[in-house]
Amino acid sequence: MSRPQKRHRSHGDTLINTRQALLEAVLELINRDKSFDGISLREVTREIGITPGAFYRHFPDMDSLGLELVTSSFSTLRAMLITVRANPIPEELIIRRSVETFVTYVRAHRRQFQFISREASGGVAVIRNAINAEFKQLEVELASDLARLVSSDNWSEEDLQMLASLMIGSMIQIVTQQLMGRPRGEDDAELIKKAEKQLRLIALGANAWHSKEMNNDA
Amino acid sequence: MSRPQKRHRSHGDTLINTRQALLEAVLELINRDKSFDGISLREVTREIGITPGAFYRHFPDMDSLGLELVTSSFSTLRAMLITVRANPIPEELIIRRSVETFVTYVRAHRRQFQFISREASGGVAVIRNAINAEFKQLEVELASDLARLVSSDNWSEEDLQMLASLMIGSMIQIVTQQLMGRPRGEDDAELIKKAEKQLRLIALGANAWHSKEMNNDA
DNA sequence: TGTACATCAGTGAACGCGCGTTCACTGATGTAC
DNA sequence: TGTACATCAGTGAACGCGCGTTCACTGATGTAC
Repeated sequence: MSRPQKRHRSHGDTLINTRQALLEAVLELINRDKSFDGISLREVTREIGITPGAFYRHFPDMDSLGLELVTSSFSTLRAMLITVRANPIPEELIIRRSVETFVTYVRAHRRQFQFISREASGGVAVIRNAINAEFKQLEVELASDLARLVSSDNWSEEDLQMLASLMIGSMIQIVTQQLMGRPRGEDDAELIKKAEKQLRLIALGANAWHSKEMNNDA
Repeated sequence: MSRPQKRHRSHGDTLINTRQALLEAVLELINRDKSFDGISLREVTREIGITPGAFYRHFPDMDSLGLELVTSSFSTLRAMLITVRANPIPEELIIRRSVETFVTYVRAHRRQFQFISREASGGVAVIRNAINAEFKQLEVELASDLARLVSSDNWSEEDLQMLASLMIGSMIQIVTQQLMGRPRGEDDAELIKKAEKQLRLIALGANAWHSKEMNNDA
């Protein structure tokens, strides 16, 4: 029986980063079917083996930790989108390549995306709002990308936003489905196929849209 | 100072239905920015002024109460959809009428829908799964409705499901946005317009779909 | 190279509080006669 | 109409437990000389 090892560490210790461990502990607990609202500070510290009080050396409260998770999750996602936009793709393959990249990203950052999906409509207002602001921003960026792809003089700013919102919304929906319920008998490959089909159908709709001058008849 | 009134009530008392009050108390707490996961049994009983122990006269635990909320919320929604289908509408107005009915329903049952939106990806697996099974069922029903509207020999079963899923998914997305974040400067009227536009764009896409024989090339 | 000191992440004990669950009880109402 | 009894929703006290937060402390590391 060895004496229980004291874990005192000093500033400058980078081998084990407690702050990072706290963030990841929350993702782990989310992954084990908790909502952020239902995770206690003590659970988080227990998860990484420090005393509850030590939490306050890193964050003033749980909400701050949550907000940092939002920021870091979206910055990873943004990094991916920049990569996608960087190397131009033949038009025909845009949808397929985008969906593939997206799915690959989600797989690699599964727990971050689980957090985002769950808390986008979760019970903690400050986090929910932060997530939705990030999504809104993604839509704005996609809309300006789309302006270059469609015959843009037929599209109003508003309609481009609507289109971007529809595209991103559909993808969120599918990813959420992939991460959460895991409906019987529906595996990843089927979801990818479904995502591609939905985007292709939307693209067809977008092609027909401008020619009908439907922008202002509502 | 009157003596605090005892609240003992007997069987057969229907003037105040405690069971119903418990269900509504949870919706009220959800409306006040809690997730189901973060609502305590004591909070619920406190909300309607009974002692904690009395809860067990009505439900064995919180999860059972939650599952009943899922069932009752969706049965209200189903009732609405049956009404929509009952009186046939000129094809041109299908989308507008449907969106209007939908929005009216959501306004009238705001808190039920808030519960569904939040817990569809929430932290309580048994409730999350129940909700997603209900959504899946709605998609199946819509798909069979759509089969009658589209030139159906060009549509595979799978693609009809995909289309139904896209339509319902978009509407969920928009309603969730309406109920949750309430993004700056975006009011109900704008969301209705957006919902209509998205459905019309999807309808345009659906029209173009069959003619391109895209069903099986993925 | 050695020593004195500053820094600060983590400890461990303590606090008051709200939690879920149990249980013997009360008392209003419904029912049988 | 009156009485005895059954039913059962709600009471209130109790239990052990995990919670968030505080605080004086420890001890490993970094820095100045």
